Amino acid sequence: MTDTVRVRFAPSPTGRLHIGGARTALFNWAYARRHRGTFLLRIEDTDPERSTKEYERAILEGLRWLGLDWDEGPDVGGPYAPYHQAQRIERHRVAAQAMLARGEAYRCFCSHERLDAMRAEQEAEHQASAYDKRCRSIPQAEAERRAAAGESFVVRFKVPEGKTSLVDHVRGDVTFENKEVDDWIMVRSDGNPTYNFVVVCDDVDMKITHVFRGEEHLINTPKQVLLYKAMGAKPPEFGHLPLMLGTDRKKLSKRTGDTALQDYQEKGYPKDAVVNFLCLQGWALNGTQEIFSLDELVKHFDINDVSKAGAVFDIDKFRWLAGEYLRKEPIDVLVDHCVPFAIQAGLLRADEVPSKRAWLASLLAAEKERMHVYSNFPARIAYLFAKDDELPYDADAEANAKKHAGRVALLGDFQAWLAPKLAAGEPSAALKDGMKAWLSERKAKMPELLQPLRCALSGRAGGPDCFDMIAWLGPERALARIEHARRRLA
RNA sequence: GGUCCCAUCGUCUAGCCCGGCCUAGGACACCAGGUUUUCAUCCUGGCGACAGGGGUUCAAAUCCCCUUGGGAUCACCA
Repeated sequence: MTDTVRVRFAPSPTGRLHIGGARTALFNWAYARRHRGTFLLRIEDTDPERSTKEYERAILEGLRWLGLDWDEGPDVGGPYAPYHQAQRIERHRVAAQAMLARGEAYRCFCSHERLDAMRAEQEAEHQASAYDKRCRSIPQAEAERRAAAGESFVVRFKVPEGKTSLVDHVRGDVTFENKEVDDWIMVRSDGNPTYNFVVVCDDVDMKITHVFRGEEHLINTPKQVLLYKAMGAKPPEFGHLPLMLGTDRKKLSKRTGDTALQDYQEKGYPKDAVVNFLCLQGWALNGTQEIFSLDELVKHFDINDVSKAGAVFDIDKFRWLAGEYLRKEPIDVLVDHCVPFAIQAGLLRADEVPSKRAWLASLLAAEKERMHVYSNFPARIAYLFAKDDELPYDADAEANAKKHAGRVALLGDFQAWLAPKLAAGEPSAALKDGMKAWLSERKAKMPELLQPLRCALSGRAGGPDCFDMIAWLGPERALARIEHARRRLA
């Protein structure tokens, strides 16, 4: 056949999609698209205890959310179906039998007790724990007899002499001494094959040409390369991606932050920001352009340019990037993205959204400057929903207001000036101009009025333009808040 | 501890493969100014790194070696 690129992402549905897994998927996908190859998805559900359909569905949804699509997979099918590993188990059994028959593997009857004792001893002597190969010497006929008699056994891979090298596109080629590679278990005593075995069987069957995965798999790779050879198959090329690290510089874990893609989705990170950020962890477009699209990734992605060193998950940069993307969204789209969070916070009911859409758009147009993620929205606008006489005043807002000695009188005069204009429906821009003229007539500076006013309207030290807030509140509530402030700021 | 991997600003990185253009570039964060009614956005500036030591070379962040430091992994889990 041809040497068309075929890459895969093979998640295990035993939990939510890890953010590092999402990046692995992204890089595999980008590589396939860049080389006009095939990207496929395979579900590694061979652990029936922990695998669930719910996780599987969530993982697929997560990938779709990011904008990744696959040419072959569990839901779309393909020429190498099935794409659920558990459904391929017969093939694995056949392959294991063939290996046994060819003498590339052997039955091991050692008990857990013996293995545990051996491990303990090796550990005490500061050696790597590895099987001592005792059962290698059992003649095949005897092994078959004992197996037939019902004796429990596992199938181990017979690691040959020599050394094993692999082509790694991110690290440069890596070599291992075979004597350091354990005679690992291919098939468990219950007859089920193990990961290192099935992953190779399936990759061979699915004609995978390149395997890009996390660095934690690097040490497994010689086992797999040796297996390819024993099966008479050509090993794929590899690329072991740098780990994503927590602030403790260890493999990203829940201890130092959110690890699931879904966590960021639920927190309202724009998905394009997530993709962009994931790209930046271990790869760079050109070293100067930080913000770029999936298209640009595909256009420029090169596995050889992926960094070797682990990348600390930089949440500050992620937040910044999220804000950049959020601000670029068309306002209608932004409303759709933010409204669910306002509903969830109890600020709005879903049924009143259509009638308030223009109002919400106006809020967002002003507030987006202060937001990074969609979930910031409710906290930004909560003051609008407070009772006018119970609006909480932040300490710094109140302090700013109270810096001005004439605040109560000025607020009163302003209220009297404002009320008729509001009643007449004067637009915000005109009110603002009028206010400036009014203030200069009385030889008052803007902050003298606006700081107390801001506190009166929002209870906060910072925020949008005061006249925007008046418009959002409406004449009645705005004036009520000023009225209350004259008492509360006295 | 064995094996394997890694090492440029606090963080993400460009440069390294194909030594000179590097008085090491960009971004986030931080600090200082400017803009703003305030906050934010935005603009300007600042701080800030080639882990250490040996080589090779006219010349090393770039090549080689050692040391140190960090990480991954050592399951009948994937």
